[in-house]
Amino acid sequence: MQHIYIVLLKLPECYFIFAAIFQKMFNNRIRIKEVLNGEMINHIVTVMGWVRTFRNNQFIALNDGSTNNNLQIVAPLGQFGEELLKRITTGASLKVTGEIAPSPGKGQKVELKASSIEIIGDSDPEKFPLQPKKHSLEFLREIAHLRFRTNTFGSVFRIRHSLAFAIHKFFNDKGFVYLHTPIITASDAEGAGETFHVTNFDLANPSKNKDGSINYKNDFFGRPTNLTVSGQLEAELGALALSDVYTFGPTFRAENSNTARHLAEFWMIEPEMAFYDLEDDMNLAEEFIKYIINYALKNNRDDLDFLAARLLEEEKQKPQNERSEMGLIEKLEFVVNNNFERITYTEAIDILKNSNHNKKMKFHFLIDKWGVDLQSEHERYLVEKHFKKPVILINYPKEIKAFYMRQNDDGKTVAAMDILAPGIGEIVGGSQREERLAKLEQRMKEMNIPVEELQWYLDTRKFGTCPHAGFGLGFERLIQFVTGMTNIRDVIPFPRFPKNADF
RNA sequence: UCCUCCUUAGCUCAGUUGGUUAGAGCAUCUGACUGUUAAUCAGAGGGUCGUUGGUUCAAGUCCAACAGGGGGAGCCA
Repeated sequence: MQHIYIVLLKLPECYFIFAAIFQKMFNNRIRIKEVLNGEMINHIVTVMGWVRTFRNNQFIALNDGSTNNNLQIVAPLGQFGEELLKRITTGASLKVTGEIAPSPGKGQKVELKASSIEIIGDSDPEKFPLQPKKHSLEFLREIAHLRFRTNTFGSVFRIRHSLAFAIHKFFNDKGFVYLHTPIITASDAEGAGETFHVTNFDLANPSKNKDGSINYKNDFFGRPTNLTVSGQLEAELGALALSDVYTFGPTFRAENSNTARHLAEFWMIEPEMAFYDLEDDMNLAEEFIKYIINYALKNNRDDLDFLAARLLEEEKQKPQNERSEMGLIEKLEFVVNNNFERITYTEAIDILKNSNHNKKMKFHFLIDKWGVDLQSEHERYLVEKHFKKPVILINYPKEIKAFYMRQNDDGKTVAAMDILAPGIGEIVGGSQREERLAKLEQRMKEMNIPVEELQWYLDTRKFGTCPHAGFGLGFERLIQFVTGMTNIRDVIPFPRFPKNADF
């Protein structure tokens, strides 16, 4: 190694730097999580990470993102020079080698007695914005590039990763095919929301027709295009050949939604299954949610415990009646261990109409007749007050649902299902799809959906159509539910929302 | 987009009926101490009070517009 080092010294400067770093990294760096979990007493190890605090001029709390628990590095007094010690500041990155020993202190079982400390990257303490103290989530959102260095966001993003992995594992183990549906699409036929336009026109000088309108024939795709609002229609095409497919990718909505539950760019999971009816669809969705939550409980217990404690602390600030009845872990275990309540839209309306809440006019929107769409206050009442568990609502009036949902025999409702979760609201929206061509075309005409533009979609109903169903699940809302984070902007690394596309 | 509240030091906040030099805790810096656990103790530095305009002898404080943020609603996942 030394030999290589000398040879590379003779090369141009850039190569030298590259080689020097490379040499440093060829070692037995051990993740702090492993050091803290393993039986490593008396072992000489090398760790690398970022300084959280430096106490008493000899105790460094080092974190490398593998866990929220820091490794205590002991720099024995007199062993290291003043120059070096002054550079051990909050945020600096270090390489430390030394022996693992039982800790005489109370905060940790083991500690690392440093024999060498190397500053890899300095962190100016006057400018580094993170301090060893509580920061507001709003402040951290403004420094989203650095918030990964905090315990809360470390936990959130380790869990986000874990859930994403669990999703693929769940579907893979069931024989589903992961289908990549396009991000750029040519139609907003589903009507799921406002879209972002995609063009390579010079916006100051786009190609125009004689009448002054935009001439999309000269645009990149030769037609108007936008970012996808859903991969469902394409997923259906896959399902009617591969049987069971799922998509998992980014989705875009240009709605001016300013809430703690909406993003302009979010990730959605959309399974689509051939030879499934609504009942099968519900069963899969419920099994899926339970599986994912269970996976987190088993594999992210430390991070969940941390977030549970954080949530408890946060709720202490609230008045008694606004606090949740269950702690985070308790809530997750409850969801895993109990069946979701399944009721029809019609039953839900009856429950709401006869509720004391409705009679005492406590709802902003009173429930007076069948056919109205449920407001979030109604959904919350059903989930949080009436049933106190996740609720699956089925068979909605066809007027308030999308064109592709299968019409029920009553002529009034469609085979739709929404799963409502406590604290989040609608987390899953799904349905059995209309597989009967005539019924589908008739419904499209009633709802002014351009039939010609969707011939490719209708072809699946012309050639070997079959009952099928699917659902969509907002990934960030799932993460919110699992982590207890109240603002959706805090469960995606770099949130996109109106007037904000920083980083 | 609507309703509502907020914007004062790096962070979290206080600032009375408009009135002299705008405060605290934490962080930072300097020194002391040295088995600490958000270390402790002493001292110091740090502010165009979100922006613009207005009312007034006088504005952090009152009014208006704009910007940003929180909570709620709509749209939805």
